[in-house]
Amino acid sequence: MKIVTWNINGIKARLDNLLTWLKETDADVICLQEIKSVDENFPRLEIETLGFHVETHGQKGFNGVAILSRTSPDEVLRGLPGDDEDDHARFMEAVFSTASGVVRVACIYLPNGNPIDTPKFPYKLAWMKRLHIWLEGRLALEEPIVIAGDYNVIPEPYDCYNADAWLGDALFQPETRNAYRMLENLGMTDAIRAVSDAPGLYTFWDYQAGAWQKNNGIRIDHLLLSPEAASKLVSADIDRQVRSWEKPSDHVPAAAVLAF
DNA sequence: ATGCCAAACAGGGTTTGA
Repeated sequence: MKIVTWNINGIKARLDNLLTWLKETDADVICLQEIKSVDENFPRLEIETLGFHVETHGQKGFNGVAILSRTSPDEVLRGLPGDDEDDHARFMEAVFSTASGVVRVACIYLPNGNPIDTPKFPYKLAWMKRLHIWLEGRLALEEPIVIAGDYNVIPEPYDCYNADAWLGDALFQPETRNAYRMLENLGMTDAIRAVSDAPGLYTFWDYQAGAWQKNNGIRIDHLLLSPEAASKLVSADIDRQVRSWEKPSDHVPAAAVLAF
């Protein structure tokens, strides 16, 4: 089973790219972020025609997540628990049955958190704490779990082209990196880092200042695997060539293959 | 250091993003 995360930066603007990519891919589950669409306007028919089941959790204008899958999920849940005041559409989870048991896939769009001297940064850290608490509860089920998404976290200095440029940024703050490490400390495995410790494994390049041409990227889209999922990890990779397409998202797909 | 780029909403300029 191949599970992919991809921040598409607008489903309406990216539909042609997504359909082209879906026609070529062997992915089984695709977690999308920043669909920037309400559920009613999501182009589900075009995607269903290609053989995918579609589940969305959108809102007007920004944020929004979706899970596309070859098979229908047994269960879908929307929204990250822990704050009834939080109306951002940033989290959904789906449970799939396979021949060798269930797998739970969470699709997350973790808050950016910039600038750090505004309420956006504490919102990010609080969201990460809520994710941590949610995960503790799910881990008790001892299921294979994959948390796939745009984490807006640069885990380590070699996950960016120039670490000095990210000092003071919410994506690279010590508190941010620590919260990510705390998820790993619960027993989660970063799928990309489980297969390679190479530098330059980026998933995002800014639209500005020729970042793509200079390979001035960062690795912020991740797949964290519970122990039961990590034991089934076969491979993981980043589909970076998509960034060179016409009218691309600023993020590219990252994937993990599990032996289900 | 940041809005140089991009998308949404709306129908111009603001908000958001990383």
